[in-house]
Parts: sequence; C-alpha cells; structure tokens
Amino acid sequence: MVPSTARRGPIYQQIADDLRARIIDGRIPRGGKLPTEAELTTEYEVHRQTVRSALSLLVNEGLIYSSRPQGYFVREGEPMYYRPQREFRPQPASPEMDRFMTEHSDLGRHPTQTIEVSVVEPPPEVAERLQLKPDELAVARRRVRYLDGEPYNTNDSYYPIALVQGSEIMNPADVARGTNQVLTDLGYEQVRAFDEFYVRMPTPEEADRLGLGPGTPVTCHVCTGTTADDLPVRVAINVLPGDRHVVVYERAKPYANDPDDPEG
Amino acid sequence: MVPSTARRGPIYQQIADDLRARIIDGRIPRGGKLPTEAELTTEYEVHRQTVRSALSLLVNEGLIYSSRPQGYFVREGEPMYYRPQREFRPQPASPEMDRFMTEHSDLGRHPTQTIEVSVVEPPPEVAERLQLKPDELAVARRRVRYLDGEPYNTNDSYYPIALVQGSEIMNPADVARGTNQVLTDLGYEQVRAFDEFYVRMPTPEEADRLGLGPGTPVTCHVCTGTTADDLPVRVAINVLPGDRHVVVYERAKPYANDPDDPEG
DNA sequence: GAGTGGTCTAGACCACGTA
DNA sequence: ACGTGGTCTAGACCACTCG
Repeated sequence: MVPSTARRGPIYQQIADDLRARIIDGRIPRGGKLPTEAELTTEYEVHRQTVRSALSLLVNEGLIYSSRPQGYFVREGEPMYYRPQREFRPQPASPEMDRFMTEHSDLGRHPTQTIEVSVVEPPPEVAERLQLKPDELAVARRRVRYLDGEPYNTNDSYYPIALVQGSEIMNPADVARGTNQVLTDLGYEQVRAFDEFYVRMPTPEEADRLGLGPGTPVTCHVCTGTTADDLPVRVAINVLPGDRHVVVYERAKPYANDPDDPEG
Repeated sequence: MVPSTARRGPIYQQIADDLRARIIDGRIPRGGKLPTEAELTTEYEVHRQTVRSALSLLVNEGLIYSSRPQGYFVREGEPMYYRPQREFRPQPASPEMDRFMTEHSDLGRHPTQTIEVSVVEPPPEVAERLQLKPDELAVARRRVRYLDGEPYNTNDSYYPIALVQGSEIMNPADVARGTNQVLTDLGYEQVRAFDEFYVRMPTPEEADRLGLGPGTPVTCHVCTGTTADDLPVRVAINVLPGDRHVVVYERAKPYANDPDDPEG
C-alpha cells in the first residue's frame, strides 16, 4: 500500500509521508491537484476519515490547502519581500503616502490600505511597553495594507492618549507630516527604538484580518520608540503572514575574526 | 451550551472559541490543565470526535498541547532570546567554543551541541546559493544546539567541497581558529553576507530534530557569505523554534524625518 | 444534478504513563 | 489496573460550486 519508505507510525502518518514525498519530489507539482479524498480512500484502502487525518496534517504544515469543491492543491509560495527599515538614513518625505505606499507603487504593484483610528484600552503587551497605568487609554492607529487587493500585513500603532490628545494623530487618515514628526513637534522626539520579532501561529482574528489559511504562521514585529528620556511614546505592532514575506538584508563589512559560526 | 459569544460556525469551532476565551482570560491559567475529553463531551453534549476537532484546532494554534495520559495543558511560553550578530564588531576569540557556547554559559545555562560533518549532495536551496553545478558536492557541518538538555536550534553550514577539501573544516569537532578563519587562510575571506529570514511550519524532520510539538512554527535564517569577488563560500542555515526564540535588537540613532510609519 | 470537501455521530480497540 | 488521549471504521447529512 504505502511504499517502503517510512513504514512506521500510524497509517494516516504513513499516508501523509507518502503524499509529502510525492509533492517534494515533484510527482505532484506546485499548484497541482491532489487526488480526491475518495480516490485516496480506494488507493490506500482505508476509511475516508483516515485519509482526512493525513490530509489535515499536510494542511497544518502549510503544504497543501483545500478549495471546495475543487479538491486539495499544493501551495505555491511566491513570497514577497519585507525590508524592515534597519538604518536611520533619511528618506524622501512623501505626504499622504508612507514608505509602504511609495516603495511598492514603484514596483508596479497597487498598494492600498485602510486606516482606522480609535481610543482603546490597550492590550497588555502594549500597556506594558508604554508603561501605562491601569485604566490609562491609548490611541490606536490600525491599518491593513493590501497589495493588488491581497492583504499584505497589518500595522497597529499605539500612542499614550495623554501625549497625543487633540493632535493630527487622532485623524483617521494619513498624516502629511508623518506621525513621528507630529510626536517631535509635540516635544516627544523618538531617538531610540527597541525591536522584537516573534514567530507564532496567528490568532483567529489575525487569520481573518489577513486572509490566512491554516498552517500559515506569522511574524510579529513589535517596535517600541522612546524619547531621549527613555519615555516610551509609541508601540507599533506589525503582523506579517509567513507565506508572503521574507525578511532580507545585506551585510557589507568584513567579518570579525570570530569563532566557528557567525550566525548562532 | 456555548455562551452567547461567537454562536456562528460549526459546533467544534464554537467549542474551540469558548475554550480559547477561557484560556486567554485566565479561567484556565498558563500551564493549567484543561478538562478531559470525556468531561468536555458531557459538558458540551457532543460526540467525543467533535470535542477532539475543537481541541486539535487549539493544538495547531500552538495554544495547548496534550500529554498522554495526563490530558491537555495550556502552553506556557518562556521564550529564550536569540541575538543574531548584526554588527561586525570583533568578538573575543574562544577556542573550542563558539559564540553560542560562550554567551550562554555566561548566563548560567548549560550549553551543549552535537556536530556532524559529512559530504553531501547539497539541497537545492543550498546548491543555488553556492552556485554549484549539478552533481557538485558540499561539505555539511550540521549541529544541534542544546540548552540545559533542551534542543535550542539547528545550525547547518555548507561549503563547496572544492574549496575546503582536506582542511580542518572537515573535522567533526569545533575548529579552534573558527571556520571563517580557515576560509580566510585558504584564500576565501568572506567580506559580505546576505541574510534571509523565512517563517514557516517545520518539516517533520525538523520537528523531530528540535523536539517540536504541533503548532510550532520555525524561523529559518539563511546566511550566504561571499568573498570580495562575490564567490559564495558558505551557506549557513539556522532553524529556530518559534516557541523558544525572540529576535531582538536595539536601534540607537535618531529617527529620520520619515512618514507615518517607520516599520512598514 | 453531481461531485467535492465539511461536519457530526456511534462505537471500538489500542498505547502509554501513573498509581 | 485504570484512565488518558490516539487511532480507526462505519455511515450519515450538509454546503458549496461547477457544468
């Protein structure tokens, strides 16, 4: 039934191993269609639920997806590129459009975004980083960015309400000067930033907001900006779908004379 | 049966939503035990398989895990920190121990690693980055790093065999000089590196090597080092479990006067 | 209407760790 | 020995999309 490879473990895992091998070695090509559940049921001579267990493994690995009633297909990842701003070099100031917008429209893609501004009780991870007291509120600028209509990432910025009350930051539109400039003009110039990158499975809300299928992890980039007095004035939370992003950057200086591995 | 929240969707999703809410608001604490399948079956008045469907959702979200025959438990993430070397400042050279080892033993943890050297037909993503011809082989130095006995990450470095034949790099032990120094001494000094970060679900082999449970994504850090002539001489592939790593770094220079969002 | 995957019930046996 | 979750079969009905 199942080839000699990987005869161990429960049947559904053997089936999953077999199908995975077929996909990896190209017998089922990228974007190609898998046999139907019914076909696999007869091929492996097991109950339909057993086949479904095998398929759900592959779905949760992010290897295949199902599209009813067409069947199961191999995912094809053509990841887009995410270039976090790693240096502080000046950038062309472009009113009404931020870096996301300008960068991608240069590439011939069609970037759009939604912005939604609200006053919220901040989530704990934000309250902590902004050093807010209990019950202290924050202004949230939440957006979803799209590229050619597809959700690309989410970007939620939080500001202590005490600092930005009545400023342009509370306008639900792009801020021509840039929100960082607004903060500076308010006397809260950011001079340091602390970045954290987490990897995890999305919450159902995030999966919904970004249109993610099962088996798609996200990178969560949390950026906390502080003034010279170490006062945190902004927390930005970016959520990046794992199937659409690669973070890349280049190092151009010579390696230090360091031991075996420079990556570890 | 299920509270008024989220009455939509199939039953197993409603159950999952209910349990997720209980976990998030702390009614089931971190590390705490969920009711057994049998208890949930009677509580929600559904078949055991329906309960299992709900639980498997949460498992694949990385929120809970099962430990037979004790039951299901809420995961508690105490992530360790991964600090990629982002600058090229000189490091204390320590024979027999690379940066991973020295850094963590300083922190009172017990780092260990296994090293395994072999000549392999390189995987396609490596062959491509090393610009190898078909059938050209590579030397692989594969290691698994452990912290206090727990798998911490994997680090596989690949070198074109033509470059390192007969050198210390083929010794299955730490190289006192450091492999980068060996490359330099061989006339292949790395002066540039290109880094890529991917996020995805692990392959079964990776999950096994790192002892990962379901619902745990990995970050894949691929580093390609090249000489001044743009000759790629090394590809390092780090695989980092998503539940044990946070990538952090700090920016200390002033922000540019850039638009709305500096993270995008 | 036909065929697909999605959901649900019913009931069975097994493997494993703890007591 | 017991209770836990893990696996598997059997069979049913539904929702959706396509021709």
